[in-house]
Amino acid sequence: MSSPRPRIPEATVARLAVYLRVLTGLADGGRSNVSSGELASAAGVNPAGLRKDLSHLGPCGVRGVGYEVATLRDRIARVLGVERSRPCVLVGIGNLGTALADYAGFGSRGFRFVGLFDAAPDRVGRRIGGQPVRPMAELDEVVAATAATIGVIATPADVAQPVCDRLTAAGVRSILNFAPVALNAPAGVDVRQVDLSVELQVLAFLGQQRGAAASSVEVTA
Amino acid sequence: MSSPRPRIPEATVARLAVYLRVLTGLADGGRSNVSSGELASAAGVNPAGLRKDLSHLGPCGVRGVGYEVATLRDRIARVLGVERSRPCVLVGIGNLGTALADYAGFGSRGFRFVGLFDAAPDRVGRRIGGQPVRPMAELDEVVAATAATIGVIATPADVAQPVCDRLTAAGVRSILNFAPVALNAPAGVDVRQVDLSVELQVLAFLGQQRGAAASSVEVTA
DNA sequence: AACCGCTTGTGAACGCAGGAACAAAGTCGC
DNA sequence: GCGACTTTGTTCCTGCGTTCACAAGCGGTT
Repeated sequence: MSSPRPRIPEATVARLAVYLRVLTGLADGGRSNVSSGELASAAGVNPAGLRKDLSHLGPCGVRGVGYEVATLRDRIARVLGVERSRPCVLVGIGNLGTALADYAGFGSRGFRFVGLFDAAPDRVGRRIGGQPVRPMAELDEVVAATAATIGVIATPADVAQPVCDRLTAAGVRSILNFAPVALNAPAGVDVRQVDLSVELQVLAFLGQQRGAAASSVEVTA
Repeated sequence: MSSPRPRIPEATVARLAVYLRVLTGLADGGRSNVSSGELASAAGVNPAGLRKDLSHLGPCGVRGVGYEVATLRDRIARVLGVERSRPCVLVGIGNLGTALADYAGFGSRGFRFVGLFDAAPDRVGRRIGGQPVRPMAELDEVVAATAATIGVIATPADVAQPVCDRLTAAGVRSILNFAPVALNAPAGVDVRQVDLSVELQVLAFLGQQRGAAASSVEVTA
């Protein structure tokens, strides 16, 4: 293969996902060209940084003109590996799990849930977004049949680790964990952690710091 | 004031929130002491980094022994500004908003929702977690009455910006945004963005990269 | 009372991300 | 056809975050 694969930094990958979303919106709106400045503004980043991010994909713009929306969108989608829809399984169909299963943003961005699982018998059989909630016993079978490589955990914290073990045993290679615990996964399995309350706590800290700074100004004044 | 306030890095603040969660769990389990190694393992970080994070709070451990769980927990809570419960308002009571309003993790970590708002008339009046969904018209009144400084946006993307404007106009100073758009907020207002599908796309990229690496090994082998 | 082992706290080096400035390149106008 | 303008791609640099490694300090033991 001639693919250079120049090791794209993870921070850049996360931003590429944002650019992809903006570009998709622009394409749907009929736009065909866009400049780095406009794209950066819509994505909330610095124009120079955006160009540096895109430079990891090789030259994909035209100097003096900008970027072609559809071309850039497709290129980013291919780099991110979402040019084809990827099958995912979701474990834990509580409030959050239901919201995730119903979230249209996943489907429009290259992900589809091919299996919803829960351990509670009274949740099994309910239909969410046109799909039935299945018992955990069917997990291996579904993962094998659909070749799903991504698993999402939206269970309570105390069962997240066993669920992680079952997912990896079934063949899942990437896990997105919403439970507030650090997961232990075998080597070769990527785990990403999303803790909703951590973000709130960072906000609380920034807000308190701002308040303290204001009052210290009063004191020093 | 004698508080030095040595400018804690934001990355450290985010990890402090994780340490706080782990410490709360340890305290509930009856543990009184913990070492940096054990704490780091439970939080999924490097022990040296954890000690450096804690060093921003001043000396709070005992050499040769470790950290006292309850003391450290209280100190981190005070630094983060969550030693008292903070009032928050939530706008957008769809699937995700309902999940957030019901999420017990917020309440146990120093946040309480004092107002749930939605623009859709058929959602107004429903009760979620013991609270009624209110019409947007009551937003200013509730923010003023409760002195809420934190707002959470869980609306569709196309109304997130106007909702942000209304929140800031009502006096909210910190915003947690789940809608997939970059918000424009006035100076002095902190905005944090959580895009659930970005995390999935990073996973997809890592998975694809791993697959490509494996096949290139085949080729070179 | 002195020693030894364990753990914290800190200092230094490394690597990475972010921002600004500059050169290359293509287009539009004349 | 030529020049000027616009915008990309790149390079340098500064600052931050992370990691490793060591010195300092405390408890337990003899």
